[in-house]
Amino acid sequence: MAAKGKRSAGRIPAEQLDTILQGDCIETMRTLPDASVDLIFADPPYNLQLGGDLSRPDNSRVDGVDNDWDQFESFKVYDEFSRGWLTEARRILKPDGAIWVIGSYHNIFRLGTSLQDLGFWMLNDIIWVKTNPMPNFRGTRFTNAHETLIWAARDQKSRPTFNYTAMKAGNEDVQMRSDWLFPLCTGEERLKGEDGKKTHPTQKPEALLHRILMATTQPGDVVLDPFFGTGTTGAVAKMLGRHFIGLERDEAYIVAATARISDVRPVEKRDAAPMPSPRAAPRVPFNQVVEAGMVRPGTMLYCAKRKYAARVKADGTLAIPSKFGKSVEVDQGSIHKIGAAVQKAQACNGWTFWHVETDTGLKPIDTFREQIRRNGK
Amino acid sequence: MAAKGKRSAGRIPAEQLDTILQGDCIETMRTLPDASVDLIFADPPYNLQLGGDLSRPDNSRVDGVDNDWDQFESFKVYDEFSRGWLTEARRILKPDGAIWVIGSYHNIFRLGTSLQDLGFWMLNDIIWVKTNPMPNFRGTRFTNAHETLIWAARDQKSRPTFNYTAMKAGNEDVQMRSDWLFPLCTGEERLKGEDGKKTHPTQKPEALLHRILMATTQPGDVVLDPFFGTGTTGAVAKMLGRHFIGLERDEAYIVAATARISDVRPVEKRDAAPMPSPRAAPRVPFNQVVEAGMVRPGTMLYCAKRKYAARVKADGTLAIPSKFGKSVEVDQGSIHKIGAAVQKAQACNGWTFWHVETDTGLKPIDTFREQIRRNGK
DNA sequence: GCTACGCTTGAATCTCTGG
DNA sequence: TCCAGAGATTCAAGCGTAG
Repeated sequence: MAAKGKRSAGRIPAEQLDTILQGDCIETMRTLPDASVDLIFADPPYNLQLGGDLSRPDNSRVDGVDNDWDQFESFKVYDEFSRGWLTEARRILKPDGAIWVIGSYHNIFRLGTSLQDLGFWMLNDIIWVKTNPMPNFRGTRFTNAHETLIWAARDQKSRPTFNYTAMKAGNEDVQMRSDWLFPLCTGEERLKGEDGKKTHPTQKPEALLHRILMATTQPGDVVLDPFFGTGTTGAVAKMLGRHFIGLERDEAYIVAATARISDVRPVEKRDAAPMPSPRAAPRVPFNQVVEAGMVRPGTMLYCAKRKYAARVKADGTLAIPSKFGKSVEVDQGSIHKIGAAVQKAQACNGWTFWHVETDTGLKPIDTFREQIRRNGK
Repeated sequence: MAAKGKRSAGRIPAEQLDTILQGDCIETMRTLPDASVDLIFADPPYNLQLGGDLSRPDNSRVDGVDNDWDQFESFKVYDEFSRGWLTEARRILKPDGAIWVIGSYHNIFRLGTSLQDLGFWMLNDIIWVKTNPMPNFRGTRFTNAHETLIWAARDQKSRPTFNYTAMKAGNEDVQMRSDWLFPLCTGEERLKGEDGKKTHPTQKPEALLHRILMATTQPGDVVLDPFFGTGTTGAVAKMLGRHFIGLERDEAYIVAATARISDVRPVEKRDAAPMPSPRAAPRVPFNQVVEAGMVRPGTMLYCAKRKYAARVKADGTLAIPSKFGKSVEVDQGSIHKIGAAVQKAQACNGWTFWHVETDTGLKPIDTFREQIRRNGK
């Protein structure tokens, strides 16, 4: 199960949880154990002119990064840097772990290619549509009004956390889409120094991290941010009852992030958990419903439109009455099999397909299962 | 000024203008002269990697893209293919020429990387936000509701055409942004065979090409589409008074495209159809209110008469406190579902039903939604 | 002629568990 | 590692038909 590598699957030492580790990103990641982190959120630098943000995987500093650099050569260096930290990121992730990466057209295509080349499995690309983007002052292009995020699993076999039910319920009962609308981080939320200047050039809005963490983590999960900056990931993680580890080189950012996070008041545990999914509920076979006496053997079941009917047997299977059954192959089986058979469909969820007759009309048999789950009966 | 290569800068022979050349994309491009084309629009294979069949919840089958032309052995093979046609594309482009490429997360990152590596200069990435995307039927991911386009100049020194003023004037006098809202190509516009099946699995909407050609070409420009398919590029180019050259391998597509384009009537003079305008009022879900920090998780909501109450959770759902919840079946869900549940009603508008406590009394949560719509915040 | 309702469809990397 | 079976899962539009 553990990732390949010298270190075996492990846990982040408790004293490192919810802290910021100072140092070079790749170097510090090397000190973390294999398969120890549930989620990574990364907002990597891409301005090559900053230079100081770049180091090669072998830790040699990249110097001479300036305007005269050949474009292709600078892409090559950027890719080496990306593959360096992404390789460590993948090692540190648990088998079912996942990563979020954010960028703009300057770097996101290179990041996406590196992710795929290293074996990450793309789940979605997400567009953060900005409600208040900076205009294009020179009038030579379209207003750059979005950034792109990539959500990718550690590998194709990973089964990453996705709180589908919670996302849908919080989104007017329709599926959450890949286009997300958020304003830029401005106003009170934007950290500023004593001089009134913004502390970090690319501080991300907490709303963005809120959605990411609610959608793809569980309370108590460990979230690593290798480019911690002023700690938006840590602040939101703390608020939502997730653990964080921040990696950051710049002391000034660490000071600002530490102060910021210490001010965060976590929400109560019960409010931090995503709405449970039906998939997570314990399995209840239909014969348990029959055994509990909730549906008596011999009862007739009907589909919602009363087009099809079946009879409940004492063992929890269904039988098709002969007048309905002439044309179908299967005439006895599970609620699912018989539901599929009468419709001549590939598959069928018998729990929602079949109903019992009541005084107030048809009632799906799923209500009995819910009752059993609720009462432990 | 001319591009490097054996052939010198030239013109497309008049007899090839506004025609479809049948054959392999790269081989056919090799026959075209250097520096002869103003714009390229390319919708290359996406290299989707589909598993088995996919069915909708109603058991109907999804007609996926399983064509041979979309199959590639590996990323390496796909990249070689991409670099092959992009190299020719760059040679054919005039010095101030530009290219548009469209793709999804399966291929767009690789295309973007290849573009950059070959010396194209990125101008914008553009998001086609779909108003009516196909849902995620298994509930495993975010609805894939967009595709990405890259607009890139031949090189950094190019001065590509951009009709900034026209774009702004057609967009209610604000700059055109990088997020574009269009529906899928369906209905009458979608080409279908005699059997009623779609002629091409990935026909693009004319509105998309309309905007691209109006924004980045002049009347009389030559537009090359190396993956012509059923000829959307040609149809829109003809309508808008631009020349096109289509490259296509499949005879059936050529037949369909030829018939389609011959039916197109060019617009009179410079009358451009009005641009589709942005969506009037975007949907604002309740979780966006929570993410924005306007309602903190744990906050109690009340109905106008304080008869019912519910607690806000971090995912934007509501939970019913146990003293209220004994008699109802649902105990967590959307603002609408829980509003209906407490009243034992069929449906409920949670936005107007639920209120927060303020110094001045109860305030409906709808006011937060209005605030987001007004300020984007 | 109009409305209501049902059926169809769209570039999709679309399950999980136990034997 | 593979297979079988349980069981979870959809949104917006266009079009045709019934009333």
